[in-house]
Amino acid sequence: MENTEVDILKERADRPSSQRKIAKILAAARIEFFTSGFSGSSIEAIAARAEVSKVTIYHWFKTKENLFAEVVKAQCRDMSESLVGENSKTRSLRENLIFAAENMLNAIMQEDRIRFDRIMAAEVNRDPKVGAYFLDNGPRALLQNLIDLLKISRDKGEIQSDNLISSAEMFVSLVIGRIDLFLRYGEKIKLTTPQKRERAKRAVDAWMLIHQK
Amino acid sequence: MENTEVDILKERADRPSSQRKIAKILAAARIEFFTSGFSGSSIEAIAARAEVSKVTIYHWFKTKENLFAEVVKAQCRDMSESLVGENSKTRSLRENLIFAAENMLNAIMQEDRIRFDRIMAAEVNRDPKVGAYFLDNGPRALLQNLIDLLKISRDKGEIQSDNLISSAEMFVSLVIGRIDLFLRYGEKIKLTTPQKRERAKRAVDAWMLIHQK
DNA sequence: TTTAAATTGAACGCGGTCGTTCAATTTAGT
DNA sequence: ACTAAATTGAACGACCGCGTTCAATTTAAA
Repeated sequence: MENTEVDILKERADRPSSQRKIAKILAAARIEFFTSGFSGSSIEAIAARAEVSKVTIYHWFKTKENLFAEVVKAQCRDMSESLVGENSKTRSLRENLIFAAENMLNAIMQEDRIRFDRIMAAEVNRDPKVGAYFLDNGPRALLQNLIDLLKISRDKGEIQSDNLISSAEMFVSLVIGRIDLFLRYGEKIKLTTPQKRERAKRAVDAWMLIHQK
Repeated sequence: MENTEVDILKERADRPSSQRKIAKILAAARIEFFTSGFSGSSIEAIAARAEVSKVTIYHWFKTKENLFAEVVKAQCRDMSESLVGENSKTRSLRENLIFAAENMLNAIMQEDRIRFDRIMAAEVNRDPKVGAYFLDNGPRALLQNLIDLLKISRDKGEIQSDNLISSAEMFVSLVIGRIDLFLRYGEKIKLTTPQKRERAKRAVDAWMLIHQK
């Protein structure tokens, strides 16, 4: 997951038609890879879905592994929005936590995200770097955002915590619970917006009970 | 995951040599499947690892999918020990919860289990039944055991909970946290026995704080 | 010992996949 | 219009994998 080789290629692809095709390839590859996995997907199927010649794929992405890595990178980019929120200073901690909790619930219940979770872990055996890349840009980033948020409140004396890392992890755990597990294994869980809010509040209440002074 | 076709075949395999070979095939298949996934594994590689002819595999297991299903069934059987404990009545709730928490931590940190988690979800797309089968025999069974345990304490008035399902889920979430996620994506987390005990106690304390009367 | 089941290696058919080559065509920037 | 890059289809080579067939051998139950 290191290099920027393909990005360089993409820069050279001034032509809009090329950029359009590259985008279509990446979109098609995302669907194929996140449905059938790496070895279960074929370049020809991706080419067909992208309505593009197989040679074109090999032109822009040298190899299947490279294409896969680019898809992962793109997906990680899409997922890396802050779930905690920016304007956190104007709101109370409780409001901020509920906001973050609802965001997290929305994020993990997206079909795209579920399919991503299904496939990615399986590829760790083939290439551990994709696992580390995802962890850094996904869960670890979220945890850090939360820690930053909690630190402010602790310094203000609003909450009690001798271990912000553990506190942040507890929060995420209480919010998500086992939902992601069941989703990953095919359980059809659907929460309406009020249900998500209810769950978010329940998690925040529990967490604040643990961390009250 | 329904049938018992192969089990019937296994019963017919009176000969110890056959049983030994079937066991070796299953063991080899487990390693291959849980390392390279379904489509990434080849029957020939499994045969080689099991030191068995390819024809023998096709003799006992009609197809690759069938073999995979048998491996999953066997793994689920191995994982289905009660983590909560049987002699729960002689101990306090707190002791029981700590015991369960340590068991859970030990379980999810086994290499076998991690590899299983890496691969299984990816196969849900190919065959949703394996996902449902695992959920029923794994997480759902554990949750039910916990609920039974909690119900006793609630009826005795030791704890407060208006939703035992949610309470049990919270407990599991607090214990496991994000450990399984990081393990699945290749992070090398090692906890010594005291560290596990420390984490278990921390989770139980938090949970009991939420559920005190 | 008789006999039926189990096991083996080798080969086969069939289909699929990765990645390449090449000549021909289309595209778009200058 | 010129030109260089992009795209395409078709074919290819090399390999792999599933599942089958078959004749020959080993095993072990009765």
